[in-house]
Amino acid sequence: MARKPPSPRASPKTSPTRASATRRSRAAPVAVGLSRDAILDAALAEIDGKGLAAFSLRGLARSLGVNASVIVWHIGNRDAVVAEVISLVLRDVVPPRLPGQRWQAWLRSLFARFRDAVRRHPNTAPLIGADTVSNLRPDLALVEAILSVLVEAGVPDARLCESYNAVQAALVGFVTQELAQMPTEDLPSWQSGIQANLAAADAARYPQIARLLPGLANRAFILRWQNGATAPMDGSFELFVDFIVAGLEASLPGASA
Amino acid sequence: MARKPPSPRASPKTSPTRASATRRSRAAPVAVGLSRDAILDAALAEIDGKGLAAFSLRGLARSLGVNASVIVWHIGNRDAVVAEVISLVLRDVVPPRLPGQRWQAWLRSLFARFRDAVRRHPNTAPLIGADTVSNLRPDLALVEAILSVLVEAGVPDARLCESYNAVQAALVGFVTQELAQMPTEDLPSWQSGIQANLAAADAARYPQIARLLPGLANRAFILRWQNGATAPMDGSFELFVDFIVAGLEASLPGASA
DNA sequence: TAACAGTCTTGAGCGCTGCGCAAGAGGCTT
DNA sequence: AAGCCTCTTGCGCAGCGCTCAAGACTGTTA
Repeated sequence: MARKPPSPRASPKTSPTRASATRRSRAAPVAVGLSRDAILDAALAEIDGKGLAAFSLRGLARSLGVNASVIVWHIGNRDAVVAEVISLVLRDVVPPRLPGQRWQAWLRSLFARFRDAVRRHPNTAPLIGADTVSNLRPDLALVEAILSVLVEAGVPDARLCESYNAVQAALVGFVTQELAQMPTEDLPSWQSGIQANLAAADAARYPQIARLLPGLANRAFILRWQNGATAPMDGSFELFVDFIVAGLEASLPGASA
Repeated sequence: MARKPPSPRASPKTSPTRASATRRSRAAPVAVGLSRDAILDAALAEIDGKGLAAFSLRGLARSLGVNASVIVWHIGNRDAVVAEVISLVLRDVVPPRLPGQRWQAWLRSLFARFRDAVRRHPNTAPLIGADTVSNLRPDLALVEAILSVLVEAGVPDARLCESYNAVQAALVGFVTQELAQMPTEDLPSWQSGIQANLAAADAARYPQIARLLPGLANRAFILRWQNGATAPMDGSFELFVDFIVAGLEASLPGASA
């Protein structure tokens, strides 16, 4: 029954030759000197490179020149690896609160930073959006930041939970959609199929689609054949954030409506 | 090289005894008389019952008392099965346009119906939110309906694409989040871990969380240990839809702001 | 110095998966 | 009677996550 390694503490990480073990961390691994962080970095690299579906513990071990069991020993489950990877991706998404910055500006910067972070590793998007597993070690700092900015904006306590949820859903929702996974196989044929289907759309049944097709093709959510990794939807994102901010403002007690 | 069966056309579906083959559909299967629709219904039932991760072609075949290859023959890939299942889930989400109904009311009913549809099969939520695969046979009717209602609302053509994308992202985003998958194993220990972590949150670092905890616990997005299937977030959803509608209204040319 | 306990790594192996391929059973057309 | 088409079975491959027993090497203790 191998005991788990010290979770938060990192191991040597240096080269296979024995490293002067800092602290009383039980020092130099036998052969490879693998560290938790090195594994997670490699895992993220693998996911970035091969996609989530093709990511496997064995493949990761192969890329590290190591037996697969060592990953399990260091980190745990495949799910655990993935969870750690996404908490790596989302590190430092919470922007600092600049002095004199209005709450709207801070919210906008949060949205932007979150989107940027995920766009840097688009293949992790489905995890972030669709798995609560991402809450393995929940990021209370993010929650606190959103809450306090909402309080400052004037959202009454009675509606704080709902407002927070709306902001959070918006934060994650758009990016998840924008970076939704394309089919892994037959990609070119799938893409041309979409385009053909679109070009052949019945102008009588779908007049607006037909009329606006040039402006919508590969730019609108069901009418596209590339995801946000290669065809970003910057304008739509900005408008979406505008909607959320406007909605928040309109919901404040002082609002006219 | 088995040819694919006639894709859009359904097979007998009746009992194993030969069915009077309507049309010139090549009639009565040899042994089981399996039909495309029966397979998809069973697939949805399996996903509903066992979750997405535990869903397998072999398991589905087992539940149908059939060899796994027959599923591949009838429908195709595992991905194809899943794609068909979600188009089954999302059948009829587009509400009819009632006479005299304002565009805001129609939009709200679309949001509500979409959420209801997914809530009926919460395990499919991650697919709908995170995979463009759902666009296997894209639902142009939904697109057209949203577009036309936006046109009617007065959104100028130049901003139609962005507005549509914002609506679509909101439509799918919230529900995906609300119904995000919980970890498949260790669920009780994970749940109690969350609660413990929450109860032990540092009130100095996270004053708002500490102050509002009773109202947020298991109700707010990162602070919950059940998903929307068992702990629905009705109020938050309504507010979220309010935000989107308010944002749309504020973005119209005639708006004061 | 010798024995031990702890840390990290390897390898074999179990049961599962998606999927392709060859074979067949039975009805329909010719 | 021959042949084709539709549907189904079974087998087998390669890969997966994960467990378990064993080893190599370390630092600590006797």
